[in-house]
Amino acid sequence: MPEIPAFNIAAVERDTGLSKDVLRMWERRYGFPTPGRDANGERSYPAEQVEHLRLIKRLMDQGHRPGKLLAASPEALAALAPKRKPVSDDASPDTEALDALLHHIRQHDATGFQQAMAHRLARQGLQRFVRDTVTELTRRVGEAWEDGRVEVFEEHLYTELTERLLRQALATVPGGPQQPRIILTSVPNEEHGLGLLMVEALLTLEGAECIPLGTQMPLLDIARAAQAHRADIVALSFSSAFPQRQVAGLLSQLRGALPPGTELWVGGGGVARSADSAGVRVLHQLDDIAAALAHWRAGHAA
Amino acid sequence: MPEIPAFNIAAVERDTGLSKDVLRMWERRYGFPTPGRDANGERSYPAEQVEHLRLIKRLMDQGHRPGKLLAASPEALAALAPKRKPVSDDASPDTEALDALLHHIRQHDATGFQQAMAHRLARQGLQRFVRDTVTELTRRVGEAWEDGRVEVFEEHLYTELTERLLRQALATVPGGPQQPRIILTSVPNEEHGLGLLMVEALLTLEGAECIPLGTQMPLLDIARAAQAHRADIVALSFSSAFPQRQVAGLLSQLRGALPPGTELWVGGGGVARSADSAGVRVLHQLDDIAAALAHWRAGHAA
DNA sequence: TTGGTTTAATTGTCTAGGACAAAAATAGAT
DNA sequence: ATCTATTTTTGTCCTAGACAATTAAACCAA
Repeated sequence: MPEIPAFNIAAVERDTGLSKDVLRMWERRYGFPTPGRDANGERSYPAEQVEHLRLIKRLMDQGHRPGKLLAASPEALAALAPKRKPVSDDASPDTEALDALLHHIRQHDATGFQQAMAHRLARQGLQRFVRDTVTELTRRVGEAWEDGRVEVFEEHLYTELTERLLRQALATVPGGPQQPRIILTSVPNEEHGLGLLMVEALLTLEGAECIPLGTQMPLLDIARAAQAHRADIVALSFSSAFPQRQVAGLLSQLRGALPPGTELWVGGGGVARSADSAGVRVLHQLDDIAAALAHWRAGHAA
Repeated sequence: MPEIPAFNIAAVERDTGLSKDVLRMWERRYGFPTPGRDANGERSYPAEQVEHLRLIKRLMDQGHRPGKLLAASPEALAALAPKRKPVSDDASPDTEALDALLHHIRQHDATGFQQAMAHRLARQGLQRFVRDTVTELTRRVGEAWEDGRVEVFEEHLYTELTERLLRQALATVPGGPQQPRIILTSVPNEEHGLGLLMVEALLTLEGAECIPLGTQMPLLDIARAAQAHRADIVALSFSSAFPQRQVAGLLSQLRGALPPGTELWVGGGGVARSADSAGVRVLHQLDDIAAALAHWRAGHAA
């Protein structure tokens, strides 16, 4: 194992996702981490502690509390059971096929995964593929990551390959000017684009015109884009990793900046348990999309 | 114009890219911005000042200095000339065709842009398309954004559509297990993926095996991915927007974490003027790729 | 004038600890 | 056991100072 240079606090923030404020506060309050100091008196974290912080972050995403995690010994942490909110596991579709797909990812077999996915897409058609396969697979990858059964780079590989497949499939669906016109994007610090692509696929199949603007658009630019493209709807995606406490303020801010006639739809794991707020339509599941679209069309029968 | 709720400091950081520390420091030092205070005594920025801060940030990216910008009146700012480092504008290829492509973006004509680009790709072939058209177009879009001639959402549209086209073109190039095996990714906070895609296209055409891991991989995960995939090379992309001061430390950290036999290649506008450091190969232009690949192969003739 | 070196100004990031509101857990009451 | 009230936990924001790294200015030599 090579010698890894020590991390300064900015590098730890980058690699763990824990803000500098939180890192300093934990040190003060719980006595961990315990960085050394460099020649300038600034914190210097050994790689080992950065790893430990990443483990803690992962366990927090599962629902554990920092107070317990930071007090516990490293051994105790490893033994922690996944503390997950119960998921309705009613309909268990062909579990075996999904397991086989995941197996390719675990083996780092990009080619095999792509072939298997392409095969499944051809058999199911785009709509069922998105609603059943990709949704379920993404959920499982997320869970496996939280449990430490899948590495970050394996999840990234899954995401990248699946996005490619979806984009490719989308290119074959005829687009052209249609109604309604829907802008698809996400807010800054929300980098997950797979959900957006899934939504785009379903919307395009339903005959809407999608304007994909990628991820991470500043709010004021979203508002300008809506105006410039004369969009009927702006659709945002929030992953479950997005800081919950920011969502509400963000949405009211965007709602205020958007032209009044433009609808604002939001979806994804980050808003799953949010209630509807004024002027914002929360889509709790992918299946809500068709209904929402029908509702819009009913109200805009030109 | 609707009433936009005021921004708290976290929202301003999100939308401007200026850190909270910088926002407070500017206020203290230069007397701008001048946020109000909410009921809790916390800063509350009117939308108008957020806009102004974004203008300042853009001008800074052009090379202007904060001290001047923050002292100047809004009118004076608007009159500032683009202060760009001279670009060797020797070979001016078919300027007209590129202008036509850009025109589609300015008109928000996604369909027209896609068709024109696809047409050009078919005529030039993937290699020339990447090296001439996409490179030059991306440079122009970047410049136009810095000059305020292109909105953020227009740049995002350009990026998204071009990425789609490249991915689609890439899918038609046969992959399979080849040599060398190259991991393509970027570090956290580096979200620009278009450069990676261009590199991937060129490398794949040269017969290398690319493992695309998307953007924003924590350093320790890059190292693990290199090991798990038995990669020969890790290639990183840095856009010119990436904070220069972080690059050096970051590379030495990654170099230390990577297996010794794995090469580390970096490229993009963010490292264009960096010198080579120990164990890191800097590719200053896309054209360097073929040579670097040949060099690697010469040293690994198995 | 041009080119290189030293000095001075500028600017971002780090540090310290305090305060408080929102969220979560516990206790208490129906 | 379900609902409400209280207590604990936890993240973010605050002020204000220090310093190193970068950039500009001044200086001198050719």
